[in-house]
Amino acid sequence: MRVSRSQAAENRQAVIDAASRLFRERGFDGIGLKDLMEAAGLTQGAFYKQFASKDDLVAQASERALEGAIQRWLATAEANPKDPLGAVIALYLSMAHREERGGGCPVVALGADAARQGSEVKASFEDGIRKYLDLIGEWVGRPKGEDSTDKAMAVLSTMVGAMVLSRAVNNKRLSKRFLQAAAKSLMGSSPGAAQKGQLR
Amino acid sequence: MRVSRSQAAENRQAVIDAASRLFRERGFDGIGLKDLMEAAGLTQGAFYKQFASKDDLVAQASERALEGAIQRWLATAEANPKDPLGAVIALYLSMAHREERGGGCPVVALGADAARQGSEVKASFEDGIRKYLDLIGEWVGRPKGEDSTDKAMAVLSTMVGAMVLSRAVNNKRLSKRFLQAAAKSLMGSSPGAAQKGQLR
DNA sequence: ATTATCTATAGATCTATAGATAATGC
DNA sequence: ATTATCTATAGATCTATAGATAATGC
Repeated sequence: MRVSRSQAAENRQAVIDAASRLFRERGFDGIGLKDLMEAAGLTQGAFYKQFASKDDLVAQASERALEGAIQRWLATAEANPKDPLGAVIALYLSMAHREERGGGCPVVALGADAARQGSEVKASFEDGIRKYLDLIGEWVGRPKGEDSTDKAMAVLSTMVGAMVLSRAVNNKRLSKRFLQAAAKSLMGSSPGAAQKGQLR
Repeated sequence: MRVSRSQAAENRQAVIDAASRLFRERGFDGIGLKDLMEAAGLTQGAFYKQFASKDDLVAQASERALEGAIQRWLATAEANPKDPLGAVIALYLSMAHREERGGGCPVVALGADAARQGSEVKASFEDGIRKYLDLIGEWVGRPKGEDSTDKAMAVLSTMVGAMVLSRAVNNKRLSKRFLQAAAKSLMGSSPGAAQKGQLR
């Protein structure tokens, strides 16, 4: 029943990937190791040869989820060199993102859960959040008389909050309006944007 | 062992109050009925005469938590009639709020959890969120050329997101800076504010 | 010989229910 | 007579560990 080292490494990655998705869908406490391991094609018994504890997996899956999100931001930016921030904001504040909890922003899906965890998990989030800020900070350019990190923090806050709110309500129109209102308020933030006037 | 009707009603309220705090501290899945009932001074067996299920309590405790938050906003506004929005924002975007998860904003502590729940829980959140919006909408007055509900949505998004981010990181300075950056970006929003120039 | 995975299980905890008890409310 | 609460428990699930197995890697 033993597998090769590289197969074991692949299995390990599969567990982290499954966890990064399932934690976002159900919360850290919303899914057990048995279901997580089965989602990765293994049985529960194999878990502790790969991870020290569930908390260990929580930290690693958080890190993975943040990395994935940042990669998606980078890909979106590269595809839209004239207005990277506008493109990322449009992707982020979309109903598609609202519906896709398992593959969406980990700060929205797990930020409150992370606040209840130990410093290891928060370190994963802090790293990812700093990278978010660095990217936005680049994209907002040099706002006049403003610190670009402060500006980036305000922009990210609006994005995260709008998605949390959008997901917490039943009414689809209200959900959508939160995303649109946030997008509108962020319109001035990307210098590359062809100023489109009011969205309406 | 039976108690009077009014005592039973009080007990019921005590359970909802304890749950509204403990759910915010630990998440809906982070605390069991035994601990919840003990926090209210009862034993687990009494639970199902008062509530249909844990989900039922989750919905009612969410409603209670939102009501409490809105009451606090109203009290803050009354104490600061010249700039109610500025006062609420200052209270909300404070490190004290960051540290006080159990008594803080339920949207921050449980919004992501609510997104994973059924429509009853989301209805509690939607009601509370609409009340938040009504209050902010009044306080922002009539922003020029802008819809006041859209404006309120953007303001609330920034507040909620900043607190989620502030709580998800280890570094206190970073936490604080998120709150300050969000407050700064919202400075123009309250018409009653004595324009204080840059905070710096 | 080592070890990644499997099956099986320990011990704790979770939600929910059953039956006993004793005070309320008619 | 009704019923709010209590103790006790059923049955499921949770994290973590133990021991067997069979393929790897020296």
